[in-house]
Amino acid sequence: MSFLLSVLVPTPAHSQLSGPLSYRSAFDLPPGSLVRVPLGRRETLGVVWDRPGTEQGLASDPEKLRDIASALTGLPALTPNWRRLVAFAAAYYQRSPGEVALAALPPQLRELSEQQLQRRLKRPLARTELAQGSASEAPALSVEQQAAIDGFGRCAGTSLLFGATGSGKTEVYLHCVQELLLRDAQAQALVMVPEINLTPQLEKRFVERFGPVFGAQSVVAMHSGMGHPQRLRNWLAAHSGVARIVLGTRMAVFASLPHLQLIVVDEEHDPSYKQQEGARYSARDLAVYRGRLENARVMLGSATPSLESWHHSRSAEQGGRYARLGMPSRIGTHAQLPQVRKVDMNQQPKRAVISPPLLAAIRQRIAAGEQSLVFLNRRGYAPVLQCGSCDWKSSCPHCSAFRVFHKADRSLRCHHCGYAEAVPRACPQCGDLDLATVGRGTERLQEHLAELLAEVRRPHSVSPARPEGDPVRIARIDADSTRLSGSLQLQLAQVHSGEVDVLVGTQMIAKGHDFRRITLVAAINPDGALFSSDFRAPERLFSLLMQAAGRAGRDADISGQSEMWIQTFQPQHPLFEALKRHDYPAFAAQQLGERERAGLPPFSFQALLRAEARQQNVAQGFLAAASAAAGEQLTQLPGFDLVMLYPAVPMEMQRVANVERAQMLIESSSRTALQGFLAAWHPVLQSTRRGAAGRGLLRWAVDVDPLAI
DNA sequence: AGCACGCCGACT
DNA sequence: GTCGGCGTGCTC
Repeated sequence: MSFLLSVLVPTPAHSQLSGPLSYRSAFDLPPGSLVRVPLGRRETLGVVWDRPGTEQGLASDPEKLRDIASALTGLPALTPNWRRLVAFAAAYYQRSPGEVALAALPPQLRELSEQQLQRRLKRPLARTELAQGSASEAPALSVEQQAAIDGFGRCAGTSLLFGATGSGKTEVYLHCVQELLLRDAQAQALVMVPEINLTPQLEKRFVERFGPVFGAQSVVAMHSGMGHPQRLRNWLAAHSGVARIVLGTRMAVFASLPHLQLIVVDEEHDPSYKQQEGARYSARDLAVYRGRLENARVMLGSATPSLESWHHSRSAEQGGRYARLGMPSRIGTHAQLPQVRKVDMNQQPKRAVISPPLLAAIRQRIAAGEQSLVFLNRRGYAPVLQCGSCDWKSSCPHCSAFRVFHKADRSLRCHHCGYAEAVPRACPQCGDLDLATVGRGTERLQEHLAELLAEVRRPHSVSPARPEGDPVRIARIDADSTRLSGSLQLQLAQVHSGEVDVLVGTQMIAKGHDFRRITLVAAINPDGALFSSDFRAPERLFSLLMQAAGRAGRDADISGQSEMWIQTFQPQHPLFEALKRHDYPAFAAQQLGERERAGLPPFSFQALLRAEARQQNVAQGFLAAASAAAGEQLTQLPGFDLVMLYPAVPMEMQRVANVERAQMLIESSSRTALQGFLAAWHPVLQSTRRGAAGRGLLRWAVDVDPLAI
């Protein structure tokens, strides 16, 4: 007697075998079981999927049926809800369920044989004893925090916690998690953050609070920066129910949590929640979906929610689906949001990088022993190197971008493909020695500030040899200065200890880190986003500036005098006006009005079809052929008339690493119509690929709900 | 996607 | 004469 199993294996949607494959097994296994199966010449991990019904297209040829190699019997099966989540994500984002399912499992599970796994499972869990010390005392809640928690307790489904920076959102998360865990001895919570960098400090807080109560294993992290053995250990802890709280980045939305009852998505507006390769899912959107599936509560938190979530949290009478919980005030009796000061750069000396009033303000802060954060969204020394006598520029030979001049190691580096060369002594084209930098990045800003502040002395010298004070210390935090692991934590520690007077950095430092002693934050050149072709650029800029402003004066004692400086040539711009008032609702209302008039998300739904080829015309040719094929073959599809296909265009970054890229926008007023179209289009795309354009390199992918167009 | 097979250039 | 490039095809 043998059983027939339908098994998901890691096959991409491109290939012909995008569905489950059929295998024979000597014993029956329930759906959700993990098995190892032969696939071609190799053996791979698979997930038992549906009960194979006769109606389902099994192996076309019964002769081809093969036996499963083994079953990972030590593991409980993945839950039906987990499988539903995977199935939904695969369908919604146009990937194969096998690819999504296997990518959602820890990599080491794919490599381990059954025996190895058995050994792993027998190994006692590391340190199951309670964490040291007693549970850290939960601070008293503010009135607003208490109201938010009460509000969350009252309503079902998804809530949007709209809380100003410094209003204590994390404490609300901790409280809701604690309440759940105490109420239900099995319940599990999932807490997501946008960046790996933010997990350690959050993990610390959760472990301090819950470790002593529920055990050191009760809180586990899940993100791609972890080693594989650790990742497997944490996954198993969550899967077995030992871990009560999973903290992680977007990948954690797929964690196996059999008793999931609460999902928190912190900084829900953050673009990092959208995966940008493979299955391009939005972990925030999947969290909301998973909440519905599992009948779990979902809390989305942000000081500047995504316009989508904000729109969903409008009043129920207006059709809103999320409850909106507001926490407008900062914690602490005297805590205030920083005052926003705009510098009209039209009135400043030409070519001034740091305007005189800003420089004076920074000097004052140094004199007062306070810290400043200067923020420029461009790393390196200068974005372009240029020849003074011919037209040579530091273009990347492989990409449609300039290589950035990095002074620290005297290199020209392409930030897109990584191609790096030593800075040439003379112009490679004409031999002239007059090579000049154009524009500025954080490296140069740091150098520039050092010159401007050269004669300034910091007060309270620790060195008796210098009674007049020490020179100002200017640190820089960006992707270059933190390349080595641990160096970010080290640099942050230096800022916290007060060794640093001025901190220069990219948006990396605007996110999440608590800087107690920073009282001045300055955006050097934020204007770019005001004129971007990307309709989401203003939303991102507003959120970034609000977040950056939130870095200032988090210490209640000094928050009264903290300031956010904006250098701009557009001082009257409504975005800055709203920022000055810390008025996200006004900004959101204005943006949503524009979006509605223009028929943009969240008032319409979008997808992109992207193509990559050696030549631009091949990439565009594929898209055009795909579009034409849709027009020929799919006109009878219900809702087809609601779907708009735009012409194929080169991508903004047209060439990366010698690959030409093009894309095509698909838009619809109906999500259902768009989904229906994409699903029906998929086989058409496959046959288009195999047809005329099908020679040479040609890759294509669909991006549903793209963040940038 | 892997991983094979299969047919054309620069090296021991 | 081999090593190795990636084009094409298959995987229950």
